[in-house]
Amino acid sequence: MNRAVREAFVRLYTEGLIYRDTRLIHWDCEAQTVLSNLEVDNEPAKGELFEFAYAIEGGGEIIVATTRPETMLGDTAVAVHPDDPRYKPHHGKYVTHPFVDRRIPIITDAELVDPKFGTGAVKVTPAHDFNDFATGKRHKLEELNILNLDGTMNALCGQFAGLDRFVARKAVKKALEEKGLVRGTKPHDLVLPRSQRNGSVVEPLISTQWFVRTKPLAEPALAAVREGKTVIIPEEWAKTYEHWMSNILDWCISRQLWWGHRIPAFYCDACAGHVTVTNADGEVPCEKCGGKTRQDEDVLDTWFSSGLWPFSTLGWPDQTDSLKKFYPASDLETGYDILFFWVARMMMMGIHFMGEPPFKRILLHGMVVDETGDKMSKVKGNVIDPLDLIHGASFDSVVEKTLPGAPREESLKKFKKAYPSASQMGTGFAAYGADALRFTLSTYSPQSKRIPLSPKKIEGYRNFMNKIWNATRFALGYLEGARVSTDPPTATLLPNRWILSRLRATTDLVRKGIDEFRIDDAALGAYHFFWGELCDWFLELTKPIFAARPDSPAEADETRDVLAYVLEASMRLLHPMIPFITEELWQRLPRPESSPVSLALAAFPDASTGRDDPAADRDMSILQAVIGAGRSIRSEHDIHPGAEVPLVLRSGVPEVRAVLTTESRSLQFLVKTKGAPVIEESGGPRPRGAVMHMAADTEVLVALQGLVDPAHEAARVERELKKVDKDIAAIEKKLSLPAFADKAPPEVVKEAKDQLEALKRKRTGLEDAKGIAGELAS
RNA sequence: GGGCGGGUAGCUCAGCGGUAGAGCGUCGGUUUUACACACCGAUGGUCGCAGGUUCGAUCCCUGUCCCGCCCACCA
Repeated sequence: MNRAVREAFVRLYTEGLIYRDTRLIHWDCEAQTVLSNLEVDNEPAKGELFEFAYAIEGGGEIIVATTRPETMLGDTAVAVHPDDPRYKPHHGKYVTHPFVDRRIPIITDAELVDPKFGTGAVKVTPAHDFNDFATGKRHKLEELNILNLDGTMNALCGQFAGLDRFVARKAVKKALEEKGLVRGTKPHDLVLPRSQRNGSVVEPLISTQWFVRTKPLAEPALAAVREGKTVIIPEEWAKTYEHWMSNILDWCISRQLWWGHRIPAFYCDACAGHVTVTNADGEVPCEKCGGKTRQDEDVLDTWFSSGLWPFSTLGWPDQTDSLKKFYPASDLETGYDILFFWVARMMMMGIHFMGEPPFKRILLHGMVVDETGDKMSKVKGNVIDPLDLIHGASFDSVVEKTLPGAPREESLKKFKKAYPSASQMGTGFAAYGADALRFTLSTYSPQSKRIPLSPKKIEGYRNFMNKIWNATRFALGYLEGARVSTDPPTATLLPNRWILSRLRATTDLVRKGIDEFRIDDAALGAYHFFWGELCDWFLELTKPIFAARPDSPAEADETRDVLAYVLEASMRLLHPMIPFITEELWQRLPRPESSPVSLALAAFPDASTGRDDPAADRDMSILQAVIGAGRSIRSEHDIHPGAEVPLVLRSGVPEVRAVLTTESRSLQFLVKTKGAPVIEESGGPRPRGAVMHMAADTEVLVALQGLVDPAHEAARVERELKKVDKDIAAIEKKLSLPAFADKAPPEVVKEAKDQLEALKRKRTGLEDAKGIAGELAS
């Protein structure tokens, strides 16, 4: 690593892309090191605009405004706008400094001065302000550094020397006051630059540092993304990348810290400080005189070496096999907050040293924040250790970890404010497990900048883990003797055909989600399949089939094999999101003979998994709708869940009657009917005193004579009729517009017509239901 | 000051041209022999506001109001 860093430095230096220069930099007075502009946070603050007067030689005064009075000790000019009539008489004159022996010129500068701001006259401190520095360069002003590296005033400051900068600010104001030069103070909003390391106010300071010339490196990095050689996902970030790369400033890479890679630059005192830059080990002789040298004390910015990571980790600068094989990498997955710090630098360095970008795709995910969306930080008391969510922890211990020794009550208050859902969860986190946490994180949309960690959500997915466990445990009781191969088993029964079809569709969906980095789609698709389809419907439908094994063993065998196959494939499907539980269960499940020893090594389900069956999908949706209607009737009329009810199903569609007849046993079990449901063609005489729902072109009738409040039922039907009428009106209106039939695609028009027909049939049924409801009373 | 993103059910968020979805929550019911960390049923939305394009807009365009983030040297 060290070798790679030195090699990179020397090459960039030789190519003229690294240079040493004296310029204004960001200085952290507390850590006593230079910072790059990325390491400085600008924070809004309330301050004041302080006005004081400089006496003009030959009489009069000129008033300047400043937010940092102490910097007047380093003033080397007063600038006014060239066209400002107020100051025209003073052009070319000098003012005298009240505290130090210095004549200061009044200069004109249209770039620096906004005549409308403050007094229209600006004090110029080239050594301590970025604007003033540029102005100083334009006017060849003297750059007077007035600060020591620890933030105290230096010897140039006369009576103020040795004072801390903030103490000096007050002292200067007081001294000006005593001299009668203060002209006013008003509140002023300003932006304070603060160090990301320690929060201290950063001072602009003149200093000699090492820089990377970034423009030549940024251009190819920019081009790589523009040309699609590297794709940034989500693509919104490409714009941010573009913007930053296009406006990039030279990168200050030296740091005055004691940890880090030392800069491989060696100075020769004999040759007036001549610099030898080399990657040689040991004593480095001066390249000019061969004499002794001393190495630069500074170290490199940590992101300099990190920028080399895609190839330095593979053995670079040696042409290793790994380097040939693994560079460039396919995907980088990281948080968006280090897009500039790390990703951009890897792109620049990678392209420069390796000739091509280090990644094909860059996926940027959001930052994990607290439930209210705030960044986790110790001061906010909203930090959660992921291990506490995995293993469980009391809230007391969670806050103690974040704010050791702080008053418990106050810490808990902060914590509960940051995690509203946790405050309703008792006294701590249960042990949700690594799978639940992992699955939860995978359900957040990657487009979101924030991942608000919600304990309640993790709890919900912990329940899913539990569901997987229980469902499999239940199934294992029926899987004795199951035959599982890599091909889907033969299926003749509707539930079996249907679940294989759903497995097929879900496999596509999950694969697509993973391929497109929509892990949330993959995770939620698999969740819905397993819980909403496999558990809620398929497992329930297998129960009557297994129960009927003595009468029809072939059907039970088929179902057993399908169940085994679907579960085995489901484990493989869920494994990327839920590695531990699926491995454990998979080991217990019957699986194909060719399977490897571990699920982690097994093939991910592909297009050969499951079997498309549109007819089964359609028939199943009929069955589900009818069962749903039956259950609704039961629930709405407070039928005890244990009670069996007589069920009559009437439909004018032969195909529907066929499905319902075949699935008679399913209907009996899931609606809990008294005997097999009666299935007949609509139009004949209706049973008296029944409640009727319309579902899937079927009249679902439950005879409840005497058990139901007729008014209540009539109101329900009335409500539904109203809704259907509204829908019918909307579609009829649409169809009546000539423009719709003319311009809309034919399939859309047909769909609307079909919908209208279905609604009309439903309406007829509801009219009947109204009549039936009337009979309930009698 | 510049740039980017967002405002959809009580909450957190998906959807982004063909009559609105999930989880959590809420309400009612159930110890139905995998699971009460469960099951069944129900409730819930003028898709920020105003215009425009279109046969049709939550989805596209313009304007507007809020919210968040990033970048930036106004004394």
